[in-house]
Amino acid sequence: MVFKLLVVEDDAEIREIITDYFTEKSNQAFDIDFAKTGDEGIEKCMAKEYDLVLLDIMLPGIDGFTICRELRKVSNIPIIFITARHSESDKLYGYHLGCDDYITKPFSLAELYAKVMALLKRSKGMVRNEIMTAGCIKLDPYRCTVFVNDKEVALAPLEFAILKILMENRGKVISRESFIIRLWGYDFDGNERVVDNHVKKLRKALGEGGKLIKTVFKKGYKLEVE
Amino acid sequence: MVFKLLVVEDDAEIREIITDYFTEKSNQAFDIDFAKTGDEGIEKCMAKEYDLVLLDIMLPGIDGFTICRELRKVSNIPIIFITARHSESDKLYGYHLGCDDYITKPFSLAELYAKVMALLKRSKGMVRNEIMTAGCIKLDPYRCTVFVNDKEVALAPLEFAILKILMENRGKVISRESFIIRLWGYDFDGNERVVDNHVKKLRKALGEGGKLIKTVFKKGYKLEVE
DNA sequence: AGGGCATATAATATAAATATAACATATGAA
DNA sequence: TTCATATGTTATATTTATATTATATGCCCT
Repeated sequence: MVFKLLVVEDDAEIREIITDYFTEKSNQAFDIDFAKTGDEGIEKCMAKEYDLVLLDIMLPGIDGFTICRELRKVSNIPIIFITARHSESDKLYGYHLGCDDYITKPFSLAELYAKVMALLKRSKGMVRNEIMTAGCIKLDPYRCTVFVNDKEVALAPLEFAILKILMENRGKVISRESFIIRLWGYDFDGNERVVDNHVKKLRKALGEGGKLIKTVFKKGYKLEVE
Repeated sequence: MVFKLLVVEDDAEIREIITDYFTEKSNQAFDIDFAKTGDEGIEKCMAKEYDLVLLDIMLPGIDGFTICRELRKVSNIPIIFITARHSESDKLYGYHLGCDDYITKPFSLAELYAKVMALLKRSKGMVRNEIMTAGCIKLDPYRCTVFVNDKEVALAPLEFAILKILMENRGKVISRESFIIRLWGYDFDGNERVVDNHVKKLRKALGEGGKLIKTVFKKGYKLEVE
């Protein structure tokens, strides 16, 4: 699922860091468009083809408040103000005009991202995106799916769990004992070979991606990342 | 329209100022209930009768983060954290657990009120009125009707409820336990197979659309939609 | 290079989860 | 009440995952 985002912001640097951060963090799940002036902003907003708008207030031409007010006459697209204005009255005015949230500069990209995801989830009934990536492998714990080179592969529950542990600890060696404790519990008294077997199946199922799982002699397994 | 609000907060003064402000500002449009400890909070949340929860983090007993996590397993009720913890990592953790917004003490009552109203508008709009779509399936929660390829299909009430949960959480895997808590309540002590049975009937009733309901082995069910 | 231990592999057996169907009970409308 | 529909239970079939074992291969150290 790709989300269409409109960033109405005259500061080129801010546009750039948002694009970079969102693109990387989401694994290209955002299609980001820009408007550099208020006039361009209102025009693009009215096209009504975006899933969410990030709106600066002080802009060349029409200001962000006005854009929000006009937009709310014809649409209830999610709107987050992102602005240097800290005063409470500005925030309240923003909410009064029907925005969904408000973040002040300088802001944390991680926080902005979290706000966007929370709002998208609420407005679209859509999923927050916490896809993990390692090389050609992608894992979505929310949907319990795995992709290698963007092609879905089916994994058994234990294989999925093993891969998830490896991806949560990219580069780190995980011992067989550690896998067993995490997945079978302390009281498991079976054969340690069981881990090998599942790793083998996991590698096979991952195809090319399986090569990223490295055996570390006498230590365990790790997920190699570049 | 009266909104039912739950305030989970151990500080009596804060509970009081919130109540006074919200009651006056909204002309008694809020029916406000309280929980003074984490344990009371989680119990009341699970009753599933509120429109929104304001959640303090540091509480006697179970903490707010835990309440949020548990709650999100069975509900997507709007949650706003309201806490003295300012750190970015706390905020991000809150969003990670699925909260909708976050406000730090000391906070402006007007701003909290604005956030609550914005969120209620968003969540009510979505759940109550909008037709949900997933592939060839359309569900109108307001009219309680379901269409597959624009042809209406008749569903039993439980089948409808199951489909609605799946569509509200498109893509997300929902466990049998989660279905049971949502639909039968946490004190249900019958057989888990009951979910399978209703899913089976639901799939059959949906015909072609039934194929979108995927079994995730050892995890539950999800609605597949790309 | 070769012995000894570690790991990979494959085949098989076991166990577990899920689908299904038939039945029993409850609920609600006519 | 009676009928129809919805729901819950249970037993069984089917599918799938998992564990065990035996054997082959590979790695590392002297």
